[in-house]
Amino acid sequence: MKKIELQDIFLKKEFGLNEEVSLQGWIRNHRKQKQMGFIDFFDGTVFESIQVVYDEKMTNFSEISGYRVGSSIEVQGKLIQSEYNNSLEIVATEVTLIGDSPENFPLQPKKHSLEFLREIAYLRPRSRLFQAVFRVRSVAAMAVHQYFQDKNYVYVHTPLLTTNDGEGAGEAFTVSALDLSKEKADFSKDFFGKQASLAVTGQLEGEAFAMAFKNIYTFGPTFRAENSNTKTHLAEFWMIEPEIAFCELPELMDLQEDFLKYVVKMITEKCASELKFLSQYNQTDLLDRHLKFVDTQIARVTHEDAITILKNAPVKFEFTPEYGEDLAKEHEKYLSEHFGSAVFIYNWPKDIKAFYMKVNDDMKTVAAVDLIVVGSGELMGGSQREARYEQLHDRMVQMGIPSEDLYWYLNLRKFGTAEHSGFGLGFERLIMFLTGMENIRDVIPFHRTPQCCEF
RNA sequence: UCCUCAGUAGCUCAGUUGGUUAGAGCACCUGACUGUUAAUCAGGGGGUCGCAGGUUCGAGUCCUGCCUGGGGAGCCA
Repeated sequence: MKKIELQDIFLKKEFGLNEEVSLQGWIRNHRKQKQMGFIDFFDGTVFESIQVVYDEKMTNFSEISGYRVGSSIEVQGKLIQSEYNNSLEIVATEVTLIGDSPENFPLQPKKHSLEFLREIAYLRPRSRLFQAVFRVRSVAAMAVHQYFQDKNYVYVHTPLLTTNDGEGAGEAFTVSALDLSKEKADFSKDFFGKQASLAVTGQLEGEAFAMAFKNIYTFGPTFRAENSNTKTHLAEFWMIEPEIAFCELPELMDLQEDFLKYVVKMITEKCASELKFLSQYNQTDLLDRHLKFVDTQIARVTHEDAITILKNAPVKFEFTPEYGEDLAKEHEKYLSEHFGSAVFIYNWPKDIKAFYMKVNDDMKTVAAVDLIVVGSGELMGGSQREARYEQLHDRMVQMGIPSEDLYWYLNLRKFGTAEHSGFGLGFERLIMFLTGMENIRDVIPFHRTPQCCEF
């Protein structure tokens, strides 16, 4: 008898009715009766589970009745269309226990809180909710690569260890090979001869490659040591950072929009079962929301116009919106709801943005753009980069960025400079948007946040 | 980092102005049941009330400190 997986039945449809099959997987639920029993069986290869029916004619009937939720089993039997509920099920000829799961197995067939599931993060992928979330995550990652590979972008692996100081993106984790339990930190004697850290961005190196391949993207882990305790921040997260040469801000926004819609569309096509379940769980029609998103043009508004809208809003904000200042969370929320689900805000005041962004002709704003999305906050942040050597150097000096250490980054403006633009997309925030999950800790397998580095 | 709420059985939760032996549902064990699907019905076992102090004749309940988690804010993607 050939060993098969549930995907052979539900996805590939390679196995037809009345065929003998053998499957290995886990018990999600088990309902016992005197003369027969029903096992909800899943093997993780598709979202769907299948019901296994066994009866007292089997020699080990009483043992099977004792198999508990969470146990791994092997099932042999015939695939049938049930006359009782009109769905596929397996009438077992043999069920054997592979790995028992004792009575205190934490994941029971009932509703658990997300907080509890986080504490058993090594078991939660077996739940239907996290089967859906992590399948979507996997397909979304593939869609990201597919989009850029179809456009012949070069996938660049930027370093995770860096001695770049002040990349303009938040606090970094120091990395050391010194035995700090014995000696005081003297980084001149450290592995790299100076203080090194985990990368907070791959953008600067990405720009070097964009100046060679024209279109590139990165997709990898990023680390920030900020003491942020929110639903949208992680200390370790995955980021996608495309960088495009000979590209200015409006064209960048076109790319961002096209890219995002491509990924969303792909999920609606490849993750129907998962979206259906997630819609039920999160009480939002995700499929409908996503299809509307794909069909609607994302609004574009300057920071100045956004402030005007906020000032005229019939709402009392805790923080008064001001020209030249950053937006508070309540402002972002209002704007994203005002414009539908998402909105590009561009031309930001230069004083609140990073050193590498191109200063506009008004000398007050930079060619930066943030995409604000309901629930996920700032989903993408991008900008046209400062391509002029003198202007970039002056900005670095003004903002206290060590230009000597970043000489190579400056030199990119010396040797065949070109206008270029890029953006960063927080992958977990994208997964939140796709799945409707409200806490970023629930869309990454094992989350790292302040005071939490479990598993 | 600040503000705020919470922590009671494996899980979800109740526990009155401080007062006898801390309860329920699910899970588990025993039994009943010919198609269940969060199966149902009867019975049973299961507790360091987050941790450490304190107040009191008496603390799950009140006070202090700490730990952990949630929500909000800030920082950011």
